[in-house]
Amino acid sequence: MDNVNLKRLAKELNLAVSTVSRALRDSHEIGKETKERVRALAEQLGFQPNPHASSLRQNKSKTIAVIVPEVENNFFSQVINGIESVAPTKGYHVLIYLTHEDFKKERDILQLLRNGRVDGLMLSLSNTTSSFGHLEAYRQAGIPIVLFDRVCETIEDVPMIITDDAEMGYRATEHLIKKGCNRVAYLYPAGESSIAIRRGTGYQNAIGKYQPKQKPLFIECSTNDAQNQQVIRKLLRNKKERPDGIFAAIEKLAVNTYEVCHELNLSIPQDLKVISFSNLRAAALFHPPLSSIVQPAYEIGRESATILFKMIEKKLLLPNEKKIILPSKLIERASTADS
Amino acid sequence: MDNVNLKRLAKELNLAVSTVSRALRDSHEIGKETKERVRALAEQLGFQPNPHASSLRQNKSKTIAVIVPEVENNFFSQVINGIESVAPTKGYHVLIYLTHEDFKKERDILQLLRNGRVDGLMLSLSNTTSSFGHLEAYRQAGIPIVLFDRVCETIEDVPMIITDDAEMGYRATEHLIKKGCNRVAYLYPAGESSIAIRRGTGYQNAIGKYQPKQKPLFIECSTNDAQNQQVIRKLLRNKKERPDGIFAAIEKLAVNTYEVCHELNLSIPQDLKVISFSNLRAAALFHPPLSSIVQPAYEIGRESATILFKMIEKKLLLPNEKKIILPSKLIERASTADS
DNA sequence: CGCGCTTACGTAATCGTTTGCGCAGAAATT
DNA sequence: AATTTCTGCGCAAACGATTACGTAAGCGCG
Repeated sequence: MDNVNLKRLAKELNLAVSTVSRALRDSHEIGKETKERVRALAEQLGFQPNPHASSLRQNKSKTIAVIVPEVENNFFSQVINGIESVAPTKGYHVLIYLTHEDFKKERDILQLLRNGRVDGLMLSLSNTTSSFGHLEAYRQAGIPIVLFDRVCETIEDVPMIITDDAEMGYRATEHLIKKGCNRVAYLYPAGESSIAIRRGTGYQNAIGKYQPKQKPLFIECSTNDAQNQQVIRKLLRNKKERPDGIFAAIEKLAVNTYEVCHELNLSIPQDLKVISFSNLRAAALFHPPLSSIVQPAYEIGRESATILFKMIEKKLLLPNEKKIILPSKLIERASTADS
Repeated sequence: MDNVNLKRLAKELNLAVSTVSRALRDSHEIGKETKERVRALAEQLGFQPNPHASSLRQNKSKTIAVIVPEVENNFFSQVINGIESVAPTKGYHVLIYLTHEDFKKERDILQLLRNGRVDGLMLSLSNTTSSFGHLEAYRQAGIPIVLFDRVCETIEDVPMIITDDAEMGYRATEHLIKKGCNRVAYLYPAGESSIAIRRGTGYQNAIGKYQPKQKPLFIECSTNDAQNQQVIRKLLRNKKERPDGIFAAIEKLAVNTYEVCHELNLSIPQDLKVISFSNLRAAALFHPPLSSIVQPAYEIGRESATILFKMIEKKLLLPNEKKIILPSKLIERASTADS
């Protein structure tokens, strides 16, 4: 027996296991001197309580799960960073899972975690998720769950942390129009993603307000770069009806747009102005620098984690903590300069 | 008692707990019919074995840890993605920890995990890590550990997965020289990072070979953007001795270089050619597109995880699995075009 | 002096799962 | 027919930490 556990400590100190346990947890039932002896030996032997035994007994895992569609994405990376800025201070560990935008995986992962492995979870929905039974099951099992960014508005009593997507969609479109665009297209990823819908709503409202005669131009894209380039190519080749402004719901689509523009020798912003949601710092180095709507990703992570821990600690959530909307920023760069 | 556990199943089926357990694990000792009954009820009640009880009993956690300096970095994101492509297929969960380039945090995290919470861990060292006792302790405790990218060459029997940094450092420098650079500077992050050293070695060798009269120009940078810009500004303002080529060890420093060039109205590649290690897809969209050395990040993650699981499964590692060197790619773009 | 109370610790049950061992009855072997 | 071998299942002891409860000594108090 070379593992150092309570039994080992107890034997070496001629104490009962329970005494050692209590001493280490600083119980008032244990004498000061004994506590010192225990602590000293524990320190010396590098004792670390077995987390599985603790978890089993106390029925809590000191672990939360973060489930995101992908991680190769500045937004989600920053969110994770934000979460990680909170979890360790609470003594919590962070499990990470990727759905790869696949509803089945999302459902399976949630199923997998319904057994006490985690005390709570934070989730940003895959864009193929259109039913929410897997969430409902959690709610009923009483496992705290928080949604962020890509949420589901119809489910009750699940806090959500989002950004002002519709507002920023409106402002992005408005920005393009004020810079002289007469025909703004909205590029968005196919699927059920709540953000694409909210951003599209803002887009539509802005068109409705400033160019009521225009028919909104919703361009559905996919997750495949080649396909997206094809779609964008077709859009921009159409001489007569070519848009002169593009509002991309996600960074990836702005990148695709840039790629096609280079290919077709269209210059931004003269021939086409582009703005996009993006958390990429290097967007400022693009040719030309990309006007961006930057989401407070780190804060989303922090807020989400903070709310989740409140729930885990059974604190009551204030009404305004059930739906938190954090403001994004519009950063104007050369891709939407006057031409 | 509304939790569904073995006891509950056993009671409802009039069986012993052990029988139920064995039935679910498909033991040959259990009759076919009984197995069916058990499985049916388990399915119906949505039974999920308690992972803490299992872990406690079997002394394994079905969990690995990934410890990286940061996550807001395409390289590490891709590595995590690669790891995640393996772990679930082995039934494993992935804990993530960030050191934020802080040795103390790294040490504390490793300390925290020495209690059975994980069956193994994958680590990329912080750049402030210069002693390795915390790793040694793991090796002695017999917990499998794999190093990737930022490794430590002096520790024995810890497999490492790295890229051909010195070789690519050489080729990057060579590339700049062949494109006409007469004075190439090497920008690298301060600290102990093994990659910065290996890349620098390649740089030095190339200078030694092609421009033996030149003194290598090692420019030490930090993690602070403003400071780095200051350093680079100073470097580039020096009219007489201004370098005409920059090889950046990490993406961040290439970004800083671009920023300063914009500021000083230096044009790339005419006034200065730039090449950098970078896994940023959008590097192709920079102004001008950034010549990059792209590391096989996803594969590094996959390989590391594969090796780790071999160790966890107590399989013997082949000699060539103890140090795996994966090739990077040099992608030539406009930032190093002939001027 | 006897009663209760506090202090400081020990005993043992518990969390849920796994697994060595035991033990019937049935089947197969001699 | 007597013995061995399976087959199928139950009993109970782990794993390591936590905690309700028990208990002995020491103390104050009437």
